[in-house]
Amino acid sequence: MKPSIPKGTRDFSPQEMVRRNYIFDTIKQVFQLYGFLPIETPAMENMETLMGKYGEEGDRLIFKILNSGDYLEKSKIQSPKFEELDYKKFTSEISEKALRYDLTVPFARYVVQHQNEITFPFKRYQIQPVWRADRPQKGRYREFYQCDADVIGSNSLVNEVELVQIMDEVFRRLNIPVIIKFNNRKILNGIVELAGISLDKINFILEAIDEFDKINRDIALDKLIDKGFNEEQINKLKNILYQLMDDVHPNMDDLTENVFIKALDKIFYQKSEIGSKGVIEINEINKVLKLLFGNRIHMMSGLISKEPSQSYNINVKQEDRIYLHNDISLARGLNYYTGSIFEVKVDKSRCKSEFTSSICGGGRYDDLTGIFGLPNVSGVGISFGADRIYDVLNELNLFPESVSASTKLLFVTFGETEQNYCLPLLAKVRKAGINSEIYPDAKAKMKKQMSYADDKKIPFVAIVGSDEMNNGLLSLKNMTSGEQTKATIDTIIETLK
RNA sequence: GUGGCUGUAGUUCAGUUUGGUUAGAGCAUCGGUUUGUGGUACCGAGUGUCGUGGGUUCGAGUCCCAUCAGCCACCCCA
Repeated sequence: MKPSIPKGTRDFSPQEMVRRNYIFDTIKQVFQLYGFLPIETPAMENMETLMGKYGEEGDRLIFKILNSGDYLEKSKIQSPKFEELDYKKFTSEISEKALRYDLTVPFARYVVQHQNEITFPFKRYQIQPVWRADRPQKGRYREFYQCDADVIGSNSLVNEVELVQIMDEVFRRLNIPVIIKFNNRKILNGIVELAGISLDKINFILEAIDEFDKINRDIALDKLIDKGFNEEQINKLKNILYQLMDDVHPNMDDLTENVFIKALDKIFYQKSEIGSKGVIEINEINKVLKLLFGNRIHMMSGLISKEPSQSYNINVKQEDRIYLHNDISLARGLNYYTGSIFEVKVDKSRCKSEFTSSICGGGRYDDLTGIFGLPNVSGVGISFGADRIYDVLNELNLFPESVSASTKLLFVTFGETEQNYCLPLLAKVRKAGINSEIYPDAKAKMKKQMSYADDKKIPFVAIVGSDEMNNGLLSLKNMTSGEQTKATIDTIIETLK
């Protein structure tokens, strides 16, 4: 049998794991810096916990786990003709568990289940794999890690601002230039409402908006006729959207006077309550961001990202800027989002990346716990895609050199006597906190031992033969420079510390 | 769920157009040059049901059909 692993899954070798841990550690440190504490939940959840939370598409992509035992025997479905079988019904008969699809829904379940032990607002982070039965492709895996931070039990928009800070901080530490986009579901709902379109058709509108940068916007919107929209609805949409695209420009001198936001406000004023509410929210977030970051903010706004314009203070160095985009076309995120929505993308204008998928996303969900029996608890969170971040860091060559070396010192010996002499010394080195090891096969040739050090990128080798044992001076070789000196074990410890 | 591309050694690929004896190369691995010195150099070695099944043919890695797997794009998403 030829060994292999399922499509869309990967093995991680030591070098990759060291690098992955660098990402996890960076994210974890920032989460903790902002007061989030870790939890973990099981890889599998009950089927009904997951089903119906991610939309129709999501349900299809959930990995189902087959019941153990003779499920045909246990199934209550009685001898239906094969053609008449409803696969959904049948699935629920033979499968009661599924692999988690994201970390947010299991978290909501956790919160409801442990509500009496939890102090609200509850800030948790969670770094675990999730599974999706999607067709794998570039940047898309069937098993991948999400790194989530959520605040539940607080309506304050300060949470949103803190999450923006976290996104900025994480990517700043990782040296990835990004644009943080945010929008509000209520604004989208408002636009749809004003056009007299029912909410469940919102996805068609968003698809059309998405096409604006590919094809003529008139054509994109006129195509909506085929989806069952009437001319009046389409004209209203055009009216609203074109106004937002053509008449406004961001004004960063005073974010609270953001012309784009004002235009939105005017559109919704006394016409759409939900839309107005969305504008108030996004404006409030902008205001607090302005308070925190001042003229470091480089704000873009509009339907599709326009030229950055002079909307930032030229005295602020590029690396200090935080690139934000009030992107009204942003609708990403799962079905359960009700307010703010976030998405982070690599800023291709500041690096040569080919990566177009989002590397972080999130939003506010007002009633996810309600489904599990705890209503009126609002939560907001973000999720970093560790695997995609890995791909970006790899592509841009941004992994620090030091993360690939872990062992600092290797003892090379010529036989059992030397090995026995070294073992206590090795223990001493380790006690000093220096990662070190000894080549286990005492009779191995020197070349073999040296190659081992070389392969593992171990920077120092202590060579011990009879000379060294006699006078207590070990030969310490610097593997990078090739230099070799004689030193006592204590001096070596001091050098490597 | 829809569409496109690709399956040959551990790995990356050549060979397929135009069927012809024993299927090649780089890298990696292992051994040696060198029994106290790695990363360089030189020498040597091993490895393949040519994805699988069937068909055409005197003859198939090569042509035809089916099937499986992988990659990429759409949809959607981290």
